[in-house]
Amino acid sequence: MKQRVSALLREKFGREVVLEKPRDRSFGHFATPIAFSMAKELRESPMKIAEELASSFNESDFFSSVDSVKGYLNFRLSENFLNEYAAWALKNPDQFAKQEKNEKILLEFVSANPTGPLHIGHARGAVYGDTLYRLAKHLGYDITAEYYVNDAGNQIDLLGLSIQLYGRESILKESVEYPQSYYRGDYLAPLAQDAVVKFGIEILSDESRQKELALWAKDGVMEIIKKDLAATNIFFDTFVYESSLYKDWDRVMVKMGDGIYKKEDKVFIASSQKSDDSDRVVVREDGRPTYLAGDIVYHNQKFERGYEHYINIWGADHHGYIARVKAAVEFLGYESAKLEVLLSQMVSLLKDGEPYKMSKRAGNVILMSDIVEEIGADALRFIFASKKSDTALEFDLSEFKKQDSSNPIFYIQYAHARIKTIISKSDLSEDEIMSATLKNLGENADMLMFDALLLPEIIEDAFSSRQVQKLPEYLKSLAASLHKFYYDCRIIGTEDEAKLLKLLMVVGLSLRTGLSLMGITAKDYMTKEED
RNA sequence: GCGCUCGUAGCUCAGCUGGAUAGAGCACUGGUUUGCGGUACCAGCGGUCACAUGUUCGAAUCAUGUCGGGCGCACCA
Repeated sequence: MKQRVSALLREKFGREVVLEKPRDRSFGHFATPIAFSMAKELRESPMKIAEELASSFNESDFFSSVDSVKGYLNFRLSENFLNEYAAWALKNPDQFAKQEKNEKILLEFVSANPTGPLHIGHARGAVYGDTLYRLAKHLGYDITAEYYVNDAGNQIDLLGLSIQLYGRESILKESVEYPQSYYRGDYLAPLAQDAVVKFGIEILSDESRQKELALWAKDGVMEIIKKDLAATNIFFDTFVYESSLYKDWDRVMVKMGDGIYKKEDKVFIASSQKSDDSDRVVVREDGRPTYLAGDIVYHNQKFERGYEHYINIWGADHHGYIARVKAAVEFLGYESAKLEVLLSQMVSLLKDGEPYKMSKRAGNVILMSDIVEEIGADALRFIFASKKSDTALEFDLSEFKKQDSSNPIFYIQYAHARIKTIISKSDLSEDEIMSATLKNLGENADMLMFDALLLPEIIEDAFSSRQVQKLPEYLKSLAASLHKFYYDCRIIGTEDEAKLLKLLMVVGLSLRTGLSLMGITAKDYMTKEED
């Protein structure tokens, strides 16, 4: 809709035209301050230019009016156009707001180490990534969701150690001295028990078998992680294992050319030649690769697979790492501009105004699964999708347990349920409703319909700006318009019943489509929960 | 110290590719249909958009600086 207006104006004026929402809805559907920018070159007052521009529009199928107000141009779309667009959307709900972008994108996110269940910080990145993924799919991108499994390196040994410690204490009843770093939490219990069944009791005490134990256990941990994700409606297309990549290391080193050098028996990447502060070690004296080495082979593999664009979602504490990986990508002979790194910031939780307590049981972190259990997957997704991902966030769980308009997810669901209910109450058949014409609706209904038809623009904007919070913002305001309209305007039993119901169907379609892009299923009726 | 980032209502946050009177929810105060789900709606209260300078017809938005918060600056992952 906006694209069409924009294209039409670009052709008419021969320049890009900024379109925005009018200050006051009664002004029209779209507005542009174009007269201000033309004022300077034409040496005329903006008001006069706007008036001349406004009068240069004839009556067209597209605009019913074009007015100038204080230098702004305000456009009103014709009823013909809106009616046809709405009718098309209702007939083709699966096509509504879709596009065919086709670009091949690789989206890597979560990629938490396979050493324990996901915590609340992972959840934010997970929701952000999955929402981008859903938006991209809807826009027709050929996008792949990928999880990189760090199953090599120290953290794997640490997992083995942690299972042994847990088993020695709880199964062998030894008194165990805990080192400074190890993993803890209830999830170790079944791993320790299964390990005993599979390997025998001696696996718990034999330090030389830590790695063997961990390499077996990591698959179990990955199952836990996948379960956490699935409970929030998040699924991946591909999993890439770090351990499977090192066979390519020699070849990748050669490919890096001058980007790599040896010094004091260590291998460095000359990342300071690019935008990094200093060169980094990639292979230690004893031959063990560093964390960066894994990412170099991984990114080489990504680029060899041939995508047009790469998006990584990382925790914000890794931001200093971006320059190194980009340097490596360039040494490998690829355009680092194709690699886009998005950051997901920390989350602090409150409950009833107090900091949320981390439980010993969980290993002194806040588990994603605990929060899902407490407020539900829908609310969790909604919260994380409604805030800019790259700024720190603090929120109170208790707000999302309420069953009223202060809980945005509830508010939107209720709007959708109201639409469903009223349509089922009407005596009119679906054919009668669908054959109504959406014209002469009056100001309020007209604006409601326009709002509902804005979804395609919102989706496109939310994805291309990577600002997914634009979608929940939109859904909240559409729900508010619906509730207000419902309150102000009686529908059943009036002359306009058919066309008003049709209008509500359009709103319902937008709400439902928008929610599904957030991984949330729209409800057809609400049930009151008792505390 | 260097780098990244944030600072908007009492609280949690939108708005930031410059545009008309800076928004929402919570909290607080008051109100609402002889009717479709009051799980809703409306109104009031509340702001030096951290501060300063600059660019511009126009700055919460861009630039520079200052102050304040967070994060990072490993041969850890």
